[in-house]
Amino acid sequence: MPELPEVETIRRQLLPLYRGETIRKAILKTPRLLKNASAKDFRRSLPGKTIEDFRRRGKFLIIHCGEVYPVFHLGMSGIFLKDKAESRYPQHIHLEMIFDSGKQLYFQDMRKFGKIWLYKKPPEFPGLGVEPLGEELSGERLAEMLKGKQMNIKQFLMGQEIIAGIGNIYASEILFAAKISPLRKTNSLQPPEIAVLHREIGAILSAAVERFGTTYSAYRTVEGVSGQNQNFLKVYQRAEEACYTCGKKIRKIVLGSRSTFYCENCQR
DNA sequence: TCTGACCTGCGA
DNA sequence: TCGCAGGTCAGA
Repeated sequence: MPELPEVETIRRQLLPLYRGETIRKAILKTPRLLKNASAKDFRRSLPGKTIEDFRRRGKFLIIHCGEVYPVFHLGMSGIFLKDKAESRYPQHIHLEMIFDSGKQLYFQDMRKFGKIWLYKKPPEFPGLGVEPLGEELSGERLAEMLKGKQMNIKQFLMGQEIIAGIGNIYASEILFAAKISPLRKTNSLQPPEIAVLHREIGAILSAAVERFGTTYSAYRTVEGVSGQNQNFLKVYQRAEEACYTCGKKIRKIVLGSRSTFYCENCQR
């Protein structure tokens, strides 16, 4: 599932539900998802801690609770659910958190590509690129970053060490909106194209956040419902269908071993 | 830079 | 039965 809009949706939903909640028990059912601590450490560190905040950095979700900071990467199929009854794959629930109030929180990940870390201070994510929403990524900054690279623009957008949070769906959608072919090299983009690209990165991601993300299979919000953004996609998963702008067929190619969708006529 | 590996479920 | 899927990482 989870690119920036899905992780941000989850963060926004968890915040009002769990801020101020004190953890009674944290049951880690699949210890190998935990990357930098022992299961024992995890089990012992969390009880008694009160959740203060949920933050996001790129595709990472960080829980602030006292001096402990569990960090989650949701991989391809990780989701959080507040109600076990909403789980379609209860056998793939890897973490259960039970709170003093009786509330519960479940981390489910069918494909087990998700990862969990446990930090004793706020994690810093060295090597992670700029946040695409907000002030950090200005048009000038984007132009500078593009100039210094020689790669396909789609792979540039998906590089987490360059811009943090864009994945395969939104890279295709952003490039369609900006009318730029995914095959273009970064250093071939002209200033007007860069300005449009900058605008569309913000517009596409923000709109997807407003629509609670894109659901194709596993992704659900914390409430267990699908996102809405799949109803607004222009090219992703629309191979051989007519482009909404020009009517020509949407093409599917493989780029960096990932499916890539675009309109040859509209995107140059 | 590219490929395969990590996993499981689903649809053709 | 096979290929594919929203992500990342190691190794060639």
